[in-house]
Amino acid sequence: MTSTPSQAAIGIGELASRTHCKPETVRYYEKIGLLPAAPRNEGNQRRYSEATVQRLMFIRHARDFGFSVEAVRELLDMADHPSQPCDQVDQLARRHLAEVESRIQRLMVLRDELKRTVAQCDGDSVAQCRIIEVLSDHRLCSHDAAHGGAEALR
Amino acid sequence: MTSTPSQAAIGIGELASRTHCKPETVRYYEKIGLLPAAPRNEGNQRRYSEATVQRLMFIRHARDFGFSVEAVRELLDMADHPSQPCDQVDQLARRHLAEVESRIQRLMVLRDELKRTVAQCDGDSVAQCRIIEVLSDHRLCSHDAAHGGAEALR
DNA sequence: CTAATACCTGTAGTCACTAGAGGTTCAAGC
DNA sequence: GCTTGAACCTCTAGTGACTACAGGTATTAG
Repeated sequence: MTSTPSQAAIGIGELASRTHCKPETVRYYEKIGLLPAAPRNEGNQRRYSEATVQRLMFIRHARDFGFSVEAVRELLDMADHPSQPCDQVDQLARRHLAEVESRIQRLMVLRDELKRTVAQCDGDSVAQCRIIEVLSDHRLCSHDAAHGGAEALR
Repeated sequence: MTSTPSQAAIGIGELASRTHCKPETVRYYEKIGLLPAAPRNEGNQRRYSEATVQRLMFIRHARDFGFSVEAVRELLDMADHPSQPCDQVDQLARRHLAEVESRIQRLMVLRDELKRTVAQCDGDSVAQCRIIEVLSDHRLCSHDAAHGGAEALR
């Protein structure tokens, strides 16, 4: 009669595969405190319960939604306090939505400029290449403000 | 009669301000080889010519277009060989355009899902919060494939 | 001559992981 | 019981494109 915990415990590999991530990522989440330090078996290997599977699914799903790890941390904290009002959750989600929308906007400006530039190149030598020409001289852009592409990609 | 070079040389600060970046960035570009090692004055400070201002403007502009540093390196190399055909430039630009477009697509899927979720929350307690609920259970999403938000943001 | 500013080098931090080295434990087959 | 191979462990370093800081030197204006 070994003392079996009430629910079957799984290893890090199974946890990872069931949540579509890698063992390394699980250990990383533990290290940064998104997941609690897992209990170990006699051989020092992590054992997980169903509750952890659920928590990690929540994390992955929130990340899929594009929330930053810090935002996920807040969301988890909120989810851990179900009796509180959800204004904060709402605000966080709305702020994130606004950021996604602004990113889309900036990317669309960038796309249009890029499209326009590419379309103008008629495939001769680099000396006459419209793309190189536009890159060399910002005045040839339709908008003279920066497109802010590098930041739009973040 | 100090030996003045044919064109006035400027310091790193002025170069930076004229190209809308910071001295740190200029030194970084030199370190990774986008800019050649600058000649120094007697006090070991970098001095730049107009040619470098142009080169750095090209770099910044390409970065604004969202090209990666490695892509910029290739573009610079192509711009340095004006007599060659510009097919490669074209291909690079078209590939980048395609990537920008796919990023926009993925972000739009994400935005719709986020919008839908946020709209469904009627502001009660966390226990009934639709946002938390959706994050807890992927089946509540309209698409059951991952939205791939985190990757879309890269 | 002094004080403020600009510049120098080198290192470490950002974000969210990912990859690898070098070692230990587990599970299955013989 | 023994062996083998997979899975696990810790720790460190790498990614991209900078940014920030510490601790020192050079320049320049007054």
